[in-house]
Amino acid sequence: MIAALHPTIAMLQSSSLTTVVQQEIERAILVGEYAPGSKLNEAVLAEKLGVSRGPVREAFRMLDEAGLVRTEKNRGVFVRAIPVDEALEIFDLRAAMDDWVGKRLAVCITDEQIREIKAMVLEMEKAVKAQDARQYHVLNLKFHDRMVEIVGNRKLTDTYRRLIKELSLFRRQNLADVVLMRTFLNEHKQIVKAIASRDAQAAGRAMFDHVMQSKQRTIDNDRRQPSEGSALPTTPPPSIAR
Amino acid sequence: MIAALHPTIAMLQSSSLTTVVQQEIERAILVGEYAPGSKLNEAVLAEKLGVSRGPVREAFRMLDEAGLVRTEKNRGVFVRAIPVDEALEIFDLRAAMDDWVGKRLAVCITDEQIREIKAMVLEMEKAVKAQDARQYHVLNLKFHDRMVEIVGNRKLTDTYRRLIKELSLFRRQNLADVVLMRTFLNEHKQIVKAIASRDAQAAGRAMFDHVMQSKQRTIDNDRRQPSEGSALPTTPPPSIAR
DNA sequence: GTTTTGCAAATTGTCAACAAAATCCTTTTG
DNA sequence: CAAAAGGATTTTGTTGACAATTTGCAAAAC
Repeated sequence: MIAALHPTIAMLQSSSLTTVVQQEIERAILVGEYAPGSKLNEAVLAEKLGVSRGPVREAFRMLDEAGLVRTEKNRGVFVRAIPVDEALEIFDLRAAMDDWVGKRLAVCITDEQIREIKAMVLEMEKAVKAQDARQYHVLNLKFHDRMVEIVGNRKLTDTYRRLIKELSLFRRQNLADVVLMRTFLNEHKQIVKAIASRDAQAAGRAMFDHVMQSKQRTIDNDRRQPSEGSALPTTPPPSIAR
Repeated sequence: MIAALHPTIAMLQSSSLTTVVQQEIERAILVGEYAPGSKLNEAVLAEKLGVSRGPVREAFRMLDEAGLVRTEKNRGVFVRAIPVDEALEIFDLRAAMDDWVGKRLAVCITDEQIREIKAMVLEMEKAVKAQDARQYHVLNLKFHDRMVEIVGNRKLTDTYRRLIKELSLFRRQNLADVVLMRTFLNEHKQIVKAIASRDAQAAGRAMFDHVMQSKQRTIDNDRRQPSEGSALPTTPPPSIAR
């Protein structure tokens, strides 16, 4: 018989050592404690976390499937390093998804939720004025995540978050300068405006273009500081067709 | 002690036991050898595959992350049973992705590849005329998978395949009757036509609508044979807005 | 007759030891 | 001096054993 569970009890019931280890390693990876490409040693991690190697190995398999690490047989697991071309692919896919997110939101978002995301844009505006790129970055992630969440499609949310996690492994998250932050902020305002006016086509286009802008910035950035594996064409890509 | 060896395992010591076990269990699940909701016993599987429980557990973690099984602490892992509402969510997300696939294909597909997918439609036509629903189903999966593949975005391909796998866990894929097969076949022809004419908007719309038709069929089917967890609204949904 | 209680069996969670492979370092050889 | 060979060391892959939890079942209580 299932009664209303005490929160602590529920915690202990759901979390095994493996899941705790998985979450901790994932956190460390996403926060940059382990750089992309670096090797994760089973024994060292096991000792650091105070468990045996079994749970660590199971956590590795989860992280591998999630795309955060890669496993080489008999050689170990490594934090994945997302090459530029793969990052660009993620941007494209994300743009297609956000296109749909915009269209859906224009139809189904509540007035209360519109106020909510408007408030988020205001927060970002503050960060821009304070030239706090770090804070802007955090708010930006939350803004997009929240909009995806509001659509109310769990598969979409899962998939989107998965892509964002992988994208965060793409070299160092180059923080935008003030000029760029202003540009993106304006695009955010346009997105919210289109959604609030219930114009599905405009909302979709605004979100699509916004992601494509981020993609373009990534390309420009890579041209300036090319990484080893960046074999991007030198001719500028054609217009961004939605 | 190692009992009866599974043939593939003895041969392929090259790839790790975990991956072989994972692939074997995944195959068995997707082919329906283990029904959705059924329990997977570690010890039994380990013995059947001729390995110890360690690799089986690691494979479980991978399958869990892939969404094919669900793990209950101290109770075991179960083949996931996708409820109707989740299946419908997957259809929506897939429609959004295929919308984009259509648009991209209209732009980037080669003439050779157009011939290729036209040939696939012809194959399906044969299957319809032979009233071979099983064969039609296989070809249908291949047709859509191939189009996604042609877009050439690996992230898209991975994500798409992940969704399709999950969708295959949605009860038994009830095979379409001849009337429905004909309808879908016509839609396929329209899709190919739009792509071949390089009309991005039309191609996107054709693919979007096609997936939404599949979704609608799923809804109708569920109304006829409601499953336990199907709490769908009785009022028909509004028009399918792209 | 139904519910509760208390064991026994089965199953999962975790660990430590062993086997196999890769890496590192010294030594040898050209 | 460079390169190859060989062995010691480290690290991963796999296993069997033990602990903790759940489940099944039968007896007792109401």
